[in-house]
Amino acid sequence: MNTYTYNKSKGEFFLSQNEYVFKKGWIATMDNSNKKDIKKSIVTSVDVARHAKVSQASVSRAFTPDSSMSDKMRTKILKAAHELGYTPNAIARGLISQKTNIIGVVMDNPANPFYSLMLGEFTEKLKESGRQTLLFNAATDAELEHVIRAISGYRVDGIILTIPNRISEFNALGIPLVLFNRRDFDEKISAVCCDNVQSGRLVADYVVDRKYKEIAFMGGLADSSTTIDRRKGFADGLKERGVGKLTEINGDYTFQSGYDATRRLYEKNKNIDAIFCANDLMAIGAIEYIKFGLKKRVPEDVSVIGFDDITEASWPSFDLTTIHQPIKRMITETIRVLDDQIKGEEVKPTINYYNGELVIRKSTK
Amino acid sequence: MNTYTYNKSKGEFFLSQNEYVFKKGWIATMDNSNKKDIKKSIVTSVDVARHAKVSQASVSRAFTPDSSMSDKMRTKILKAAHELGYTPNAIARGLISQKTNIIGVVMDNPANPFYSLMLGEFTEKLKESGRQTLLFNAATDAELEHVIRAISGYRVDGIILTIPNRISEFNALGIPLVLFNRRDFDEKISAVCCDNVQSGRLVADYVVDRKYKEIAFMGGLADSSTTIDRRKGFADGLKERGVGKLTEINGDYTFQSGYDATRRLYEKNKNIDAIFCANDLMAIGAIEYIKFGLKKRVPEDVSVIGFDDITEASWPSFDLTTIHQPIKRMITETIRVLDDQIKGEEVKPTINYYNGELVIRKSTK
DNA sequence: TTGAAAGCGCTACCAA
DNA sequence: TTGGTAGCGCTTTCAA
Repeated sequence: MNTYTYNKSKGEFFLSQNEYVFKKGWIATMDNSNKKDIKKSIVTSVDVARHAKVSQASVSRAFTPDSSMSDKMRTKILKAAHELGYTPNAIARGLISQKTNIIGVVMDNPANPFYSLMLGEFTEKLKESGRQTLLFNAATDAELEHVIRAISGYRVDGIILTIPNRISEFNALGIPLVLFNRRDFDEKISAVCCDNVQSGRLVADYVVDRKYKEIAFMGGLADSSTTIDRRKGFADGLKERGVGKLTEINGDYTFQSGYDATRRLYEKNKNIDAIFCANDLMAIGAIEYIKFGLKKRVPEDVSVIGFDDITEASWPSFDLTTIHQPIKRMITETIRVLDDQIKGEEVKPTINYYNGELVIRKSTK
Repeated sequence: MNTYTYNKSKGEFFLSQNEYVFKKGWIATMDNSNKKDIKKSIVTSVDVARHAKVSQASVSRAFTPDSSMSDKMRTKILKAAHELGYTPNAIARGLISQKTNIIGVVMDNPANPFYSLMLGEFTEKLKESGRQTLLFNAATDAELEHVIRAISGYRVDGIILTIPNRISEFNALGIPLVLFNRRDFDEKISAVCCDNVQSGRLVADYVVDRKYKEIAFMGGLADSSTTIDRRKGFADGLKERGVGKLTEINGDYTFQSGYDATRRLYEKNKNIDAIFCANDLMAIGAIEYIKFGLKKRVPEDVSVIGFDDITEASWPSFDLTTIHQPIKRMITETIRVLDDQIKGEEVKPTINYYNGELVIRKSTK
């Protein structure tokens, strides 16, 4: 069943797949599969093989779906594995098969509810195909440097990027890569995102229909594709409908920045009666400043529109009119695109746009 | 520098650490380190060794901190590695060194802001010591079954659990384990959590001082340690101060459950004028129902107190009086306790309690 | 200080 | 269908 090698210098015998060392006298007991001999706390496939009296290769096969082996054999092995509490070592498996079943997810702001929702959904969805999420946070450039090395070191099967910086460096890793809720300006990298231009236009039409007089746009980080595209759709849409004037201000996608930017916005123009914010968190910040800082009413005095449709948007205190992103479909698509790349052939980069949908609530009149 | 083996059956030479196969005629070109020979897209330490004309073992050493080698050698190797774009394979490293530098984090509700904040902080903190976060979501028992197998398969160096179920099964894995914001009722497993009993008493004292008449407690999942302990501290504290009557209701820690539970609470007792909720999300749900469902005022008609001090708690619309958990210190401590276990010797399980702190805002009068 | 070689626990190939 | 065996890319002795 197994072959043994005699090591002269140590006066010991080795199992051919060298796991246990048997002093000469022990050989007789080996075929009894004496459990006392097994002292290692971590059970390997060799342990299971010995216990079930089969080859190690068969143990491996028993844990490989779709591998052909007799039912009797598989049953025997799984029983032995269960008795010893064996779980295949995914690290060793990853090394030999060049496939770790780990997907790296890179985020810059885990506190943003939109991204934490996304992260949960990704983890859930990846689990369905037996894969795990390795999480990386990176806000600063120095952190990104580190993340790039780390994610490459772990030989992840694919990367999902939700950050706007250094995208090309991630791409240079040669690892399957999809941008989520972002797009590469050169369109050289696959991306799945909401059609921000179309969504911006949707808001423009709505705002013009409602006959607001003084309109404002609050962007997030000025050079992020989401802000650029949402602004573009909004401004273009307004212009086409004959509205030329647009007051602009920028935040950084956080609640606090939305709150503060609203103050600055009203210093610029105190007659603003409608604000379109590049995300919900800033929109909620805006509502809070309008109510508690300016002591004005929403929507009677000012209408506020957000983007994302996070859970908090539907809380009664805000009841935020916003653009809903079809996040579940976007995530399914992201994983599909990633899997196409993982499967192999050179896939040409595509950007998949999903239409945003205007959800009208009570923050607009 | 390197030794070669001649394989008779194939008529080929092998490098001693068999990476490249050289047909007989190629040997002459090898010492020129002709880059054209290197066709593999993934660079290994053997590639770097050949490029720098050193042994593979030295390459490994060059990437091992604190290993002794000449500066000249290390410089040469790192330069070669840089030229080839080499990153050590963390999977192979993990296999041989039995240390993956991966910490598994298991959560049940990634949408809860308290846990997403926690996750971000953990990932950040672990990064400082060169470790990664492998994320697992598990709400149902079937999912937990899967998580236990997966987390064990990846041979994570340690596990941080934030879920209340099946704790002992995780412990049976024999992997360093710390509970965060939970405790094992048998106290057989190390845990780091807020002193929920003390915090509950803090709220009890506050509530009695403020002379509320009809007091309520809203728990989360009834058998979770957090709900049990927070309730105990609160109820005991009230009793000691001579308040015997306490109306109780349960949610499940979500916003919606807090909203709904408040309706049921007022069906039970329509004179409630103070509610202590087992977490902020339910407290915010309660405030929303009180304002928009009951059309009462907070805090004039009803005072609401939460637990966690999530970001949303300080938003002006809620301005929630709540118990602040020292989350950063708790996370640092969790990793320290985990590292003690990882370092080796049998550590006896300890539960580290951190005092909660009452943050008084405007949701109480 | 450096190099040779063993082997971590698996998968996959080949032979039986 | 089953078993033997060669590595995956590293770390870690041991020798030089």
